[in-house]
Amino acid sequence: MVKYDHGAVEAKWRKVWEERGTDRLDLDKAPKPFYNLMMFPYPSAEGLHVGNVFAFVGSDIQGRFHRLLGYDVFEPMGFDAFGMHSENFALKTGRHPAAMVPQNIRNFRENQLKKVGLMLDWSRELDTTSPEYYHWTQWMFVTLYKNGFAYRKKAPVNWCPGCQTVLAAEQVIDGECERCSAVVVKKDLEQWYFRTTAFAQELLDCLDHIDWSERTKTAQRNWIGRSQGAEVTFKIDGGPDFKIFTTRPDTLFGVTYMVFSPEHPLLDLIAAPECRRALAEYRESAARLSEVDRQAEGREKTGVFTGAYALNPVNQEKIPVWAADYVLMGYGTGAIMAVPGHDQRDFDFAAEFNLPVRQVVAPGGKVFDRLDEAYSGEGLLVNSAGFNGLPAREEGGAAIVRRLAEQGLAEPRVNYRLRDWCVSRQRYWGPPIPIIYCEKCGAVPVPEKDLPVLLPYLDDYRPDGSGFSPLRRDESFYRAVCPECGGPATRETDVSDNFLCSAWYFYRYPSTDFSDRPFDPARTKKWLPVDLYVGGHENAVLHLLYSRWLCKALRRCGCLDFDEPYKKFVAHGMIVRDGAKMSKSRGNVLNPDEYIQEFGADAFRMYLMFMGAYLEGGDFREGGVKAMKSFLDRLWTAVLPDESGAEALADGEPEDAETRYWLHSTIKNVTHDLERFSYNTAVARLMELINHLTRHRVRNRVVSEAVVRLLAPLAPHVAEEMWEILGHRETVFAGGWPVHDEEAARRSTVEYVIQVNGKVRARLELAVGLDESEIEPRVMDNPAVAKWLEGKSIVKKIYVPDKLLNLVVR
RNA sequence: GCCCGGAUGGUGGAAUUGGUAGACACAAGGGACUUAAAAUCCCUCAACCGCAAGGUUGUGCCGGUUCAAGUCCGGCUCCGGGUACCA
Repeated sequence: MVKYDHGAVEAKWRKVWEERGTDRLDLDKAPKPFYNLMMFPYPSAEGLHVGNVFAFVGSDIQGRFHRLLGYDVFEPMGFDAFGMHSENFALKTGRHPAAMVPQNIRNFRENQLKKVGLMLDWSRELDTTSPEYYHWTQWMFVTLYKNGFAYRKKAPVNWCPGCQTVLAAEQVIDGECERCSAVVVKKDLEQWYFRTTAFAQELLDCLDHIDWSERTKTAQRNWIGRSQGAEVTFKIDGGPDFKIFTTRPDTLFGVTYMVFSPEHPLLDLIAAPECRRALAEYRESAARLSEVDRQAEGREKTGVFTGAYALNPVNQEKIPVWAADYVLMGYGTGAIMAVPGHDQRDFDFAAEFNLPVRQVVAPGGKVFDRLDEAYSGEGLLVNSAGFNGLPAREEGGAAIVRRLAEQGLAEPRVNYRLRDWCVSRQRYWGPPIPIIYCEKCGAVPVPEKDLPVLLPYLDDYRPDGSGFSPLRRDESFYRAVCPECGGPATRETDVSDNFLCSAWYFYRYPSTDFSDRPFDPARTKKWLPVDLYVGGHENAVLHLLYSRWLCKALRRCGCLDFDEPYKKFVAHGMIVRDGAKMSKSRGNVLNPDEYIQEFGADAFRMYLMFMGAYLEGGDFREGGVKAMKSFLDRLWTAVLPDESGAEALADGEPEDAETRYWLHSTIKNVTHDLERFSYNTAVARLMELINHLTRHRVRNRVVSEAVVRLLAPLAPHVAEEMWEILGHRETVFAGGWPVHDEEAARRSTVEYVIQVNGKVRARLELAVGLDESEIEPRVMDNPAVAKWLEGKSIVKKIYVPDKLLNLVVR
């Protein structure tokens, strides 16, 4: 039976909250600030996805819970509306992003987000595409540039020949364009970069002191990819010196050839005349190869001999130098020493070209007759002259490096996989990079007083394959005056990567009322760093790493006085439907609006949280939301005075111990569950309590008021309604979080498990706090136990107070 | 290949430090109410043997530690995610 009309109740409270300003906060008063941040969405035309709702509700529960705990919770929302997602969708549907985005935002805000019942402070909404916002995105760029954190260089970028445009790395899926599936190739273009590598070590070190899940930290550590080794100087026989990076200096005596990346500039200098032609052909074909082909799984190694020889610094051995595309120009020095005996890639290459393999690490001193694959394990050095017998990786490597270092030929070295952040995008829908090029003065940042550089409205904003942004076609935008000398100049026409917009948005929320600065120092001091950040694991690397980096850079620029932007980050899980990932192609994407309409936001929120563990994700099943509405109806009946007035609520603490136990243990458990994001069990606890109340027809005001407040973070609308019916004028969120009585939360009796040889043979209901001597006689008397002891002798007794007694017999 | 997760009834999922496996639900079956249906309420519900009492097995597989293992250790299998000639 439907007990309350969710449509009417939810509409009523949406209106009341809005009118009373329940969720608006005076940021300067707020004595106990708690900044509760959720990852802002990009406002797609399809509308809010159920995954977004799942993420937001889990975060909102924390916000509401903390508010009940007495914190002044700031919970803002905004829209990440620049970038490829919006632009691609606009291109596909033939609409202009400048017209589409505001519509989508309105739809998100008015028709969807406001109906979910999130306690968002809409007075501080932000939109990254508004000039008031991207003014400061551009200011970030200028500030970084002035402090040496931004630079420009020519480098290969991902080029999609199908769409005739440059793609972001994240748009390249397995080497193909995510839009047209054309094979992406490399193209050299002038790009702007941020020096993310400047803080590689710091980004790594700070992970040790922030409250993030190990999983997310590990993803970041892997991305940064620190490897420790040595830089060793080799010499071309009759030619120049060159450097290589290795993590295995202990295997230097096992080097049987060298490999240069095909792009390595030194190749021109060292190649023997008779090899030049073949080398040139190889380099050309390597350059033509797409990323997919070059990285294809199980691809045979290719390469060509340069005709040059190098001298191994440890023994002056003369070894051939090859060029091969399995060595990358972008990592280390672009050249390697090849140790086929102990590196599988080198082994494969050596096998292909009949190069010698030499063992220099022997496990337990054992020298192999022949190697079928590279040996990469531990062992003692062999075939290594004066270093034989040393444990390879530790002492061996260190000793060899020390010897070479004395001659200035090696030094310990750390390398990172992390690259500088390429922020240029040859696209339209983004904040123009605020730089002016003057023939006389070079690259000049746009003066702060001239910011923002407005994105002009272009009717035709399609990329044209020229390698330049469509903005280049707008002469009035492109032509500029040099801010330094007043001479003729041109504007940078690339826009910045969308990840820059989202790297700093949380600094803006508390300061949206300041138009003369990106963030106000006093507000920032009070509200940042963010207390709790909830978001998807798919952002574990890019967004979180970029924003961590920006925080460190801004600190060096004197704009911030802290090192990490988020005190705590929690990654929620992913929802699937009937065990399968939701996708448009499967046709199993579900629309949150329909469920909210039919069963209410409260029931929908509760079911999403009940489905599975919030941090793991869950499986959405048809019928679940409906069942949750039935539960809310049962709860309504159980805690409110009935309409006839026949069964009033008793006042005071409930008298029977059983009800007191259920009340206090539920408060205790729900509190603990919310603290650890275990929402599914929190809902289950509430169900147990309601089951008890219903079965025993308990009607008590103290219990009801506790239940309503425990429910409030999960189902805020109906909780407000019930709170009002219970006679309160103020919002339930001013009602305070219920506190449990530890004594009452414990039962007076407990079920003891009696085991014989580890098998459960009896269960006894006994008073808590008994010691072994008190329970033992009762156990021995028990026929179910006695039968297993017959003819045996007890050799050991294990007693766990209030839990179990295990008798070991023989 | 490497790194990180995960595997528990018909299903989604519970299980603080090793101490009652399957909480809470969904589905299913049975019953009550009803002319009937819906709604609601009550009961059953891991498998096997047994009339029952009770017993045996059981948390992906194999082995180990322990009085006691879903939980700890070693070796696998499968699934999901990330990443990749990173030297």
